[in-house]
This record gives sequence, C-alpha cells and structure tokens, in this order.
Amino acid sequence: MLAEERRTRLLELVRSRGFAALPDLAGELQVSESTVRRDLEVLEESGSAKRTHGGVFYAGASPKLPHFDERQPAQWDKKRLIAARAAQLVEDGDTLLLDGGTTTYEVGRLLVGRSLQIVTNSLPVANLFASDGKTDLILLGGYVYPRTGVSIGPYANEMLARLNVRKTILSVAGINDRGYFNSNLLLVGTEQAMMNAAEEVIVVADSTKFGHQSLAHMCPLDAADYLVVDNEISSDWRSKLTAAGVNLLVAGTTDNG
Amino acid sequence: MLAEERRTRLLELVRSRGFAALPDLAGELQVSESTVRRDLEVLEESGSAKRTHGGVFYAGASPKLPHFDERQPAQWDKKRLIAARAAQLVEDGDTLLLDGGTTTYEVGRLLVGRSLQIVTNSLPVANLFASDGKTDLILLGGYVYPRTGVSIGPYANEMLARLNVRKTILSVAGINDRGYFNSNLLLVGTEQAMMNAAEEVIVVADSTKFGHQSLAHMCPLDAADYLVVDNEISSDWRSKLTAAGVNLLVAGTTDNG
DNA sequence: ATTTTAATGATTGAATATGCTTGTTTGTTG
DNA sequence: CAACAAACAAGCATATTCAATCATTAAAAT
Repeated sequence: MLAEERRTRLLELVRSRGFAALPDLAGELQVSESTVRRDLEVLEESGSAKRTHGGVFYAGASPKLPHFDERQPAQWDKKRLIAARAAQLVEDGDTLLLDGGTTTYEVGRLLVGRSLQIVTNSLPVANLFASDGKTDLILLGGYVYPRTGVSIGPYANEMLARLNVRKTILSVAGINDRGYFNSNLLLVGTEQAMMNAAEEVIVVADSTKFGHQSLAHMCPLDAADYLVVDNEISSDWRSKLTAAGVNLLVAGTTDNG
Repeated sequence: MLAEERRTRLLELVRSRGFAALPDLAGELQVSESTVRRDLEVLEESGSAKRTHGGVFYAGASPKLPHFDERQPAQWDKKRLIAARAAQLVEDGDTLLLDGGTTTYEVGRLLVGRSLQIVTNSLPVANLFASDGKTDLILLGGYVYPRTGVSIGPYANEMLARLNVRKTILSVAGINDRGYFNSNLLLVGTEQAMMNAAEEVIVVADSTKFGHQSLAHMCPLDAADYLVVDNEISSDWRSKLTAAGVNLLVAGTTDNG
C-alpha cells in the first residue's frame, strides 16, 4: 500500500471512531507503530487529528463544537466586556431572544439566575438556563447546525413568526456600509425572523468586525436599535453609526450611551 | 482505556449526577483514586468541575439537571442493559424520535457516531448529538420543562404533527392494565404526538414500573410495537403483554424477540 | 548496474501515566 | 480542645508511550 493511501485510510479510521489507540491502528493497517506515529505527525500538522498519549482524536470537519474552542484570549476579553455592557440593557421580567454567537453566549452567562423569559435557538445558551428555576426557557426547534449547535431553517422561522419578545440580542460576523452580515444563509434568515419578532434589536460585535462583510447580508445598519462594541472602534465608524440613528454603546468606558 | 477517553467519561459521570464521590468514580472507571484525583485536577483547571472534600461538583456550562441525579446505581445497570437492547433495533439511516427519559438518554449515548437522523425534544439528548457530524439533529422547540430539560407543549406538538419518522423510542413512568403512564400532562400530550409521527413505537421501561400508574395516561398497552424491559419482569406481565400483541424484548438474555 | 533517496521497522533513552505509600490537612466527635 | 477518621498532596517505583536514532529495505535516478 502506498503512503498516501494509508494516511487516507488512517484518517478515515480515526474519523469514524472519533478516537483511536495507536496499537489498534498499527494492527489494522498492518504497519509498525513507528509508521503510524509518523503518519499521525503529518495529520496533526495538517490539523485533521489531535494526538494524545496512547492515541489520537479526530479534529477535522466535525469536532465537538469547535466554535467555542477557537476564542482567543485577547478577543475573549473584549467579548466579555461587550457582553457585560449588553447585559445592562436587560431588565428583570424582560422577554429576551438570544441567538447563538460566542458573544451572546457570554451575555447569557451573565443573565443566569435573573427573572426572565429566554427564547433561544442555541443549544449552548439553552444549557445555561435549563436548570435555572428563575428563568422560563423557550427553545426554538429546527435543524441543528452542527458547527455551532444552533437551530436554523424553516421550523425555527415559523415558530418565531408567532412569537413576540421585548428585546433580541444578535451577534454578527461582519459590518460594513450596507449593514450587518453573517456567514450562513439559513442563519441570516432565522435572524431576520428574530428581528421581526422583537420590539427592540440589540446587536453585539467586537471592533474587528467593522469593514468586513460576510456571505449573507442580514439587514441595514439602522435596523439595530442598539449596537454594543468594544472601545477600539474607529471614530469614523462611531459617527457613521450615530448618523444612521443607531444607539451606540461602547463597552469598557464609563460614559457612553 | 486511555487517559483522554477516561477523562471524557469522568466528566460525563460527574455531569450526569451533579456531584460524585471519589471512591465511586474510581470504582466505575476501574482506576485508582490517585488517578481520579489527577484527572479531576485537570478538569478543575479547565473549569468544568469543582472539587470539594470527598467528591466533585459539576461546574461546566451544561445543566445540572436534577432529573439525572436520581438514577440509583442498581437501576442504572438495568437501564443500560435495556438501552443496549433497544439500540439494536436501530438501523443505519433510520429517522429516529427520542424523548427525554434517563433510559432514552442512555440509548442516545449508544447511538452517537452512527449515521442517523435524530429528532428529539430533550436538551440532554440533543447535546449528545450536537457535535456529531454523522448525525442530522432536529430539535423540537417549545417550553422547556426545567426538571428534565425537555421541550413540551403546543409548539412541540405542532412541529411533531408535520414530521414523519421511522421509529420513536419513549420512556414511561408506569405501566398497568390500562396502558402506559407518565408523570406530566403536557409531556404525555407531546408523547402522544410523537407516537402519531412514528411508524414504529418502541417503549423502554425497567421492571419496577409495572403495576404502577402515574398522573397521566399516555396510551393503551397495544399502542407500542416493541417494549424493551429488563429480565426481572414477571411471567404474569410477559404473557399479558404478549397477549396484547406487544413485541416483548427482554434485555440481558441472549434468546428473545 | 550503481548510486541516491525515501520509507519502514526496530532500538534506545526520555517523558508521561499510573498505583502505592507516607506524611499532612481537613472535618468530625466526644 | 483533643483524638480520631477520612481525604488529600507529594513522592517514589513501575509500566507504558513517545521521540530520536540507526540499520535495512524498497524505490528512483543516473
């Protein structure tokens, strides 16, 4: 067998099991453990496998919600500041619609234990509130998008069409002059339904999102009532957003609004 | 067993109980207490567990649903046997509807990684499959019942009315001559909708459920195509069920069907 | 055909994981 | 407050796994 073919088979074995022990792999491929080690080095280099003592994890296309592993410490601090500022907009008794980004997840963490009605299409966010006796939790159904654990698609949209909430908090992947963007077409459809279901739209985004667009256009700038960002946003964008009638909240500063 | 896999199992054990004693964990994982201590150090470092004298609390993002504390070790073994037998009824490519009991949760654990379409109203079950690239996951929306993390009520029922699945696996709280029972009226309504949506109904129950009824009547005995129980079921009930036309599967025996 | 290159399998010392033991800390009871 | 038991952290010995090296074999190039 050729080396490339063997590596392909190796990766397939690892993927199908999620985890595999090195001696087993050596046995099944009929090569020495040394060779398997070397192959795994290559696969780890390419990012599709993650080695541990005694074995290897699959780390390719369908990992365990990689979405949340990727948060770099630096941006994560920003996200937490933004989340804290956004959480201040929530009052006890509110009915709140949360979507499934990392920043909205941080907002959710800060709201656990408060007296609220939470509607969400995000599995991680739902987990936060599922055991919380103080919060009423309503889950949006639908096809669950594996990468992020978020329900999207027609079922979610139809359920949203019949709901009415006080506020919704949405995260976005990009912002430019044309408005807000996200990376998935179905997701954007569901987020548009969320905006229609809410009296007040709050968008959370860190400053790196400005100037970049993403696959799918969600809505124009002025569709958001509030935009919560970190304090590295350029003055250019500050005036642009204010001009568009968006209520700009800058996290990490005492005086804003 | 390898270290990483063991830690995963350890965390799952701690999560499912909310709290666990160190000697118990060592026993179940078949490793020394020292090793468990060291593993818990890692888990505490990562923030998903909180150690105390004599044991460990779950501290991660997912819910500490009180529902899952109740499984006594003795009955838990039964449940696992039943789950294993029920999982044999599932074929690759099946579309499967799972409700939210502890036994159906165990069935779900055995099905992770298989090529299936899973529809569920249970948050814990959904978590099992959310990161599994091989499974399509469809979540039923609705009001989430805090005790068990299960979506019930009109939203879930309406969504079910428009779905069609090959098989459904339901758990019950009681069985008597009149049929199957569960403890919550809304839950029973949703389970009835599940039965209507499925071509084949599989009920899982341990032998302690026989002779007891519960708050809400779900359906008569013959509404189930298969009933999977442990081998402590009385011969009385065996004949009664067979007479009702139920396909009785006894877990823990080689010959049955 | 001969040299060169790459790949494989075996070997070895280093790193890691595990279980046991020991002394210390913590919590309980009289 | 003292005495006791349970639980813990640290240290040590053993076993496993790893990375690096080397010899051999297979393939490629000259």
